Amino acid sequence: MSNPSAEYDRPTGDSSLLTGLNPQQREAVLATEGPVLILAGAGSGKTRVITHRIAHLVLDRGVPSERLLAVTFTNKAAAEMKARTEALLAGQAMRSWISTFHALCVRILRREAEAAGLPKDFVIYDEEDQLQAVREALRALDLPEKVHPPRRILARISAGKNAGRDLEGEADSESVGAATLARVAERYRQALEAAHALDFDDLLLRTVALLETNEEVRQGYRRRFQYVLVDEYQDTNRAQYELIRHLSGPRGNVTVVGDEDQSIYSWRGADIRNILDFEADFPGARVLRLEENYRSRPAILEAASGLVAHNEKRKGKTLRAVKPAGDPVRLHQAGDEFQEAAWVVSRIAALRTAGRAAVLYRMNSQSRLFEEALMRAGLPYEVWGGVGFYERREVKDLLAYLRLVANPRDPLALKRVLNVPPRGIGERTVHELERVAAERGTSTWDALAVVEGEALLPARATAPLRRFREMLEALRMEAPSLCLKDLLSRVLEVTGYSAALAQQESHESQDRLENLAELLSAAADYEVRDESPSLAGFLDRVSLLSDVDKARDEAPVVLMTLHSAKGLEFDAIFLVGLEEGLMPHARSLARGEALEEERRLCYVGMTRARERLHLTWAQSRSVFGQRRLSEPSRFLVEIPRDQVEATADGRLPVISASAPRRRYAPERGGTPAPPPTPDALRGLKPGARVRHPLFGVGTVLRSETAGEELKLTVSFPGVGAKRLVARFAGLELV
DNA sequence: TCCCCTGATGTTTTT
DNA sequence: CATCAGGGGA
Repeated sequence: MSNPSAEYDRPTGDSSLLTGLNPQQREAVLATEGPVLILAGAGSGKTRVITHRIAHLVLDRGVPSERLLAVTFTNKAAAEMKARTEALLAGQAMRSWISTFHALCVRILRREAEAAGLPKDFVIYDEEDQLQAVREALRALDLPEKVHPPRRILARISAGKNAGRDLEGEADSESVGAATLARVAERYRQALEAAHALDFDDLLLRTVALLETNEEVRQGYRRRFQYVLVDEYQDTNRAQYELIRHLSGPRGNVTVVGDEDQSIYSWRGADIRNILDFEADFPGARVLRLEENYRSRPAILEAASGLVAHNEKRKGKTLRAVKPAGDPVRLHQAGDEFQEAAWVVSRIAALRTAGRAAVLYRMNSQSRLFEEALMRAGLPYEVWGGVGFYERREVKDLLAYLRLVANPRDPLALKRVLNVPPRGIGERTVHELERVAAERGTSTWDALAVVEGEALLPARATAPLRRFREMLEALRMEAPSLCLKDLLSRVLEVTGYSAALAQQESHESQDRLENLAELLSAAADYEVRDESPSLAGFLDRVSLLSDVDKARDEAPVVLMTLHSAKGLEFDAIFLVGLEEGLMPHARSLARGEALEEERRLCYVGMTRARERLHLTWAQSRSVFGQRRLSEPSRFLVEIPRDQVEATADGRLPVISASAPRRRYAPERGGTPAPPPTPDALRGLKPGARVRHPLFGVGTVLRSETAGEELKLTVSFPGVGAKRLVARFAGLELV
């Protein structure tokens, strides 16, 4: 077979697309044929190269845009790539598929549902749904959650799937643990099958299986996608690798872009070998490097490169800073985590006019301190990730109703909202429904009609069931004639959901109503933007969306985990909590590979900075509610110090630049244990006014004593009622 | 059936 | 310390 792209070959000419690119970038744009690995260092203009390549193929080489496929990891990256490509194409219709791996798979599976052996109406289970399914599997097998934590089970099921292992086949394995796991995995698989559900892993695996087994489908997509491009290749897992291989074919034009130093998702099955072995996997591959860094000041780059040089598993590269020298890297040693937050916030306040800042931490739970400090300082900020919008209870409730409208046989959705808001359907009734469903091999939804029809329960229990079923059937009848937004508000009305919330009048229910309103506008927005909007399409989209994608990108200060920061850049970066056990995380200390990944994570964080990089650690920190002394991260020792300026809170010593190996011995007597309940608060009566360090001045609604503990319910204007333990809350009498 | 309280339990990172 | 699943009372 000759090169399929030859038909589009045209004289390249002097394209304006190539001006303004450096020679390495230009080469990467022009190298369109055959397998190509682009090793793109942080800040080397990777997205620019990708978008220019696409535009070059379309404009200069005459390739129809629908012949191109570009795959990324996040919706945000996909959206940016799409927008920038469209801008370069200047009005020409852009019909390439530019999407995330998961969205690509959903698209293929929806189109080819029949060939893939999938029900047309399959739904996507998110992590909460998955956990629920695991819990039910455990219950069905009579395995206590205490012995088998659902989270860990799920992680192992997922790891098994991603590694291509067949857990169910291991049922007779010698290890009892493995056998049990296999039984749970099998139950889990059955549950998802019965629910017409696919989890995130399934989306990839089923697509791979489809392409593997169905010649016709595979050839169809290969013909369609003559140029395949993969971003963040270092984070692909085995299934994603296979997907790419199937789509591009043995001699396809496949270009992968990545940076082994930024591989940070091995815990989710990403295999760094994919990028390290690319040349072996794709014979004849060209390897191009982008090593000029346009993003960061030299001091930042030097510190980051010096750190990652301690890794052994890398191809190695030398990043050159293009920008002239700027500020040195700041390293700050704080007394405790509160002082750390205070220092960061004071620096942010001082730098306010100097662009956007991001605070990056290892785990989401670290965000709170910084939120509180920023709030106190009156600085606007946004938290990306964490407890996501789409994970909120009310949002998931409403989405569950929508899922039921799309497919009433979705058992998790049904169970979730059957009695939400409370309508007199209790535990016993649910049990009976599930029993009937299991006995007759039907869905819970079909069991509704059976239980009613055969009067298996007293009328008192049957009546609410009938009302629920009729309500949902009516909604399903109505749905096709409504736009999405109207459907949502109709659901809220008919189910009594908004009425139940409105009745409560608490701040909390206000917040919930606002979230629901936001979901409504998200639906309206989707309907306007999508080419062929549908309920199923909306549900797919929502399942694949993360909070970082949704962020409005407006706040001058953003808070997020290091993982979420991948692919982003900010004028100022605050990389916080650089302590042994936190960063690197305690769970990575034992394994060298894991430690290297932590180092890469740190590297990713550092290289997000354009102008200023701040590294902080706290000498003592409260862990598990207990104050502990901490040691500075080994990464701080590994970072070359010649362009680092170190400071510390108060008279505390600074880690010495001249003796970097020295273990730092912290001073005794960190912050004392929490104070006893102040006597002044003991006699508090409802109506008294108190000041809370975070919520401000509020009124005591209730005061109760539980043993030695004094608990107060205090109403704060704009915040709502909070229950506080006086000993910890740091309240002052006003 | 609902609601409140409680005791236990848990903290990595997420498409 | 915060959430949450599970138990007991109204």
